[in-house]
Amino acid sequence: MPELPEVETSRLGITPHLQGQTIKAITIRTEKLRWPIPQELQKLVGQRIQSIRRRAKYLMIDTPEGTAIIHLGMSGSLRILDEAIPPAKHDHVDLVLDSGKLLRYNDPRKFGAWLYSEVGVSHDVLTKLGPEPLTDVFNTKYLAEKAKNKKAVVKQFIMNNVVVVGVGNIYASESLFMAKIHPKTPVGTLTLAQIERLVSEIKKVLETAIKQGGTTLKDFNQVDGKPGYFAQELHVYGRAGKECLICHLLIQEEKIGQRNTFWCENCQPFDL
DNA sequence: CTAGAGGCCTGCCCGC
DNA sequence: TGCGGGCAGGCCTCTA
Repeated sequence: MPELPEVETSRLGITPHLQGQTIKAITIRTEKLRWPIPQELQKLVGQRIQSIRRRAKYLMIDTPEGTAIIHLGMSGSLRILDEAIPPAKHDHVDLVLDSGKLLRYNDPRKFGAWLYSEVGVSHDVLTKLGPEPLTDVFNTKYLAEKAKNKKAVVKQFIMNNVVVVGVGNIYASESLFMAKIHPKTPVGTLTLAQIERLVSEIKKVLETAIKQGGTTLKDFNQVDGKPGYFAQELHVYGRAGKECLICHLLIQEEKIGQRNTFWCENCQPFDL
């Protein structure tokens, strides 16, 4: 479900409710999500929340003692609720706050994660990640260097977390459409101008999606329960067989690396 | 090293 | 109406 814009939307939504609060209790109702939920998380009880950060699609809740690391997987979501509201199905973790509210984590498919790291120590899941797409470190020069002599197709390349983080299946197809690049192009054959466009469009697509509160396809909701509005702006994702919004040719769909990929054969010519 | 497939889970949608 | 199959926004791990 959630890609970077959805995670960032969640971060912006929960931050005002969490910052400065003391954690009164942590309720864990499920032993294992993607990995077992560590008992060490209980060390955060009594700690004051200093900041809520995002790295790739991970959220980090920082306290002086340590950090809770949260990943939403495919179906995870976070809400702020009154403490008295009883948990529903798939409500796996609660962070109970001094304010009488709690942060509640729901995840039907359990592909998400809650992890813990001591203060000053980075968790294994974070150490191998590539640059953030919305920073200056992710630029034409960097991507051109990474792409040099590589045979990987560009769709899979930009979804590789070592190359750049936060570009998931929806925004990969959308960015390639906006950059007018065919998803199957081997990255080593991209021109510098194409790479420049790709970098620029990835940033633009993600930034726009964040402003719209993310993409709600089925069940993603913002922290307050409202949907995201970026779905209305999708040009190719989920539009197989429909007319391209630019040239009216029918949108193509095919699996690339086991993930559905959408493009317009006319706007994104495959020229080698 | 890389690419490709499998696996983790549940819910939902489709076709019979 | 019920049931089986296929599919889903992520990403780690194993194999060749």
